[in-house]
Amino acid sequence: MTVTIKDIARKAGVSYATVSRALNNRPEVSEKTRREIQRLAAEMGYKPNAIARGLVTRETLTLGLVIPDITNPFFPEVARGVEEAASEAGYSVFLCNTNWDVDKERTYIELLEEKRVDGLILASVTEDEGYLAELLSRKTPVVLINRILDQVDTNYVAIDNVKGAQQAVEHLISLGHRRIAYVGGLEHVESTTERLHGYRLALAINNIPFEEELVRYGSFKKESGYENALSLLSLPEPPTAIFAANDILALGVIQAIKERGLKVPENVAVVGFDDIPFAAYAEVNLTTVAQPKYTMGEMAAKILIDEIRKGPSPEKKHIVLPPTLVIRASSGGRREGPKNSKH
Amino acid sequence: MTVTIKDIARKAGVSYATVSRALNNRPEVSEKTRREIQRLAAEMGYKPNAIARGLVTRETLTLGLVIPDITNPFFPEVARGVEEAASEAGYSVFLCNTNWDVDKERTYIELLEEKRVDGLILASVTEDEGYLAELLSRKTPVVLINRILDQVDTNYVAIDNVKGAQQAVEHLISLGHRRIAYVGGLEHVESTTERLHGYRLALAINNIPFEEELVRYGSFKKESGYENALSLLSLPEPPTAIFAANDILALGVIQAIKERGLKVPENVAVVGFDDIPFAAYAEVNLTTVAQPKYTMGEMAAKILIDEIRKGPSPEKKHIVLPPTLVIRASSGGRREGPKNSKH
DNA sequence: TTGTAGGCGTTATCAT
DNA sequence: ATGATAACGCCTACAA
Repeated sequence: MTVTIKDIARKAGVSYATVSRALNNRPEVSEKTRREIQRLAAEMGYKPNAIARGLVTRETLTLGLVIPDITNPFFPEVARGVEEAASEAGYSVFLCNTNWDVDKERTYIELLEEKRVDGLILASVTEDEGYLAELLSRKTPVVLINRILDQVDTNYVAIDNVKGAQQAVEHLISLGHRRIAYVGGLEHVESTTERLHGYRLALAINNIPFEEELVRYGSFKKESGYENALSLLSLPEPPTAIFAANDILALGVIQAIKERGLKVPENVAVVGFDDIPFAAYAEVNLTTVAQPKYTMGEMAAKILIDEIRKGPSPEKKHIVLPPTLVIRASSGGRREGPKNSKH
Repeated sequence: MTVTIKDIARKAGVSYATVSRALNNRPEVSEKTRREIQRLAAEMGYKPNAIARGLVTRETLTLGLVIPDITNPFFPEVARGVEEAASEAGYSVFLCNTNWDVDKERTYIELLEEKRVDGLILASVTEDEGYLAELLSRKTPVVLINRILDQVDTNYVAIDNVKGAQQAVEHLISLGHRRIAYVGGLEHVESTTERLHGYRLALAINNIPFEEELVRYGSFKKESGYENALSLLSLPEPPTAIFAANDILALGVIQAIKERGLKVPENVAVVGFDDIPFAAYAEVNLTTVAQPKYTMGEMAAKILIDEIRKGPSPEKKHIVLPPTLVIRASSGGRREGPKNSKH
């Protein structure tokens, strides 16, 4: 039913090797037969079978992208970067959403390997470095996003979380805050822990004592930011500023503050992380640490495809992108007002 | 290098047919050899090759999902619905983002067919119904999202755009507005045209004359909403309310209104469409027409997988989901205030 | 320039 | 219960 190169060969009166060559635009075919065959192929509605091709060429021109939460606007931007760079190079991408579930993450990775993707881009949330190390020892090239391993060398594209967080907190300190809380996400995920580092660093440098009770964990969902903020505001001595590990959390934090009848930033200043598109909206106006999301995805894909094409290299690529503090109204810093927010 | 069933067969001293049977848990294998083979497979780090399997079984357990804009929070929700339903049924999904580009859409569809996906879910933006009709006549099952064709019968999951838009506009009318503008997206895309229908219907029913100058088109991006709103506000007789074809546009509209020094909803009321998560935020508080996004994706996947498994059916599935008007502050209707917004 | 034939890793259909 | 062996659709030496 579906037409194959054999069908074309029969109709054209040539061997199917010739058809294969003609269709792949190989030089060793006469211009005349090439044209004839391509005409026939089009006419017969031939569509190459990438599965069959993949079996023999041992490449699928397919990448796997594993992310934890497509619902968080950070990841679609990254995914777009990956996809456009991939597509430009002739690759498709399997998009897998793990919902922050490490088991699902693992299942997906194994599945992608069974599907013989040519490479893998992971925004991993697993704590099991042993698993990742083992994975990296396999033959499928991998690029990690926002994840740096201690034990193993690997390709990664990341942001300088420590510096970003430090800048955010120092900004708050420079505005006079000394009682600053940190609302993290999942406790053991790098974006929580590294940003905590930066937070502590900023405090230390400015001789502000670190207080355990001002640090909270949860998920990376808005609800978690909301609840942790409520709890922080109920402290005998509540914080005057809150730094959230990402913008979604920050939005939850702001909601909690407002529901308590308090104002942002007059009563409580807020800073987030990521600079998702909605942070810039006049109604939100969130001071935040911007990540070059699209670029991160784009670079990850390019590095991956490069490794796929050139084969494994002893030196892995390490990209650490600089964060950018974007000051808007929510922190009370006035460098950028609503009128200047990009739209 | 990579271990195949032949390697296992050699080591186990059986034919590779037996290995295949054992690994697939076929009944015609003795319990003993099955166990032994599975042990060996695990020990040798065997990983089935889905490409090879796909070549012979003629199914890839893979779906293609084509959407125009992963950056619009509407689509990640849909994608999550598709992905979870697919994953539960053992399918993976290729996520393709067309950036509202019809050529890219077409290229992706062809590519997905070459990759032999078992089925296709399309949120298509092409005006070329002929192409879609031809596509639907091929053997790959297809489900359309928010797209209904005149000429051809096909599976689809959609929302009642006309009714949704009508409700939105009637809500504005009931609040006393009579000069209501419509900010559409791409002019020929169904979500623009159908919602325009609903808009006109509501006007007609209420004996409000339709005025061409109050209808604008552009893209589905925030910038487009922003610019069209600016232009509308510059009319000699500007509208007192604006209905936008989606929430992203509505956010742009709100920004324009505020930058003009006007207030929402006191000076200009705004209603959107989709109910993206950010619409519910206290700071935005957008009245909008909610679509069951996750459900739409989920149903599309289930319908598709059903057709894949049962083979083509003469009766296609038509699902039209009901829209829900969610009244928040931006329209000036007071049914739901910020305090009640979900978080 | 073109044809022949082997093989990619599986599953499936015969026998045995 | 197990073993040969032929597909699946394509690419690619090697031969002609």
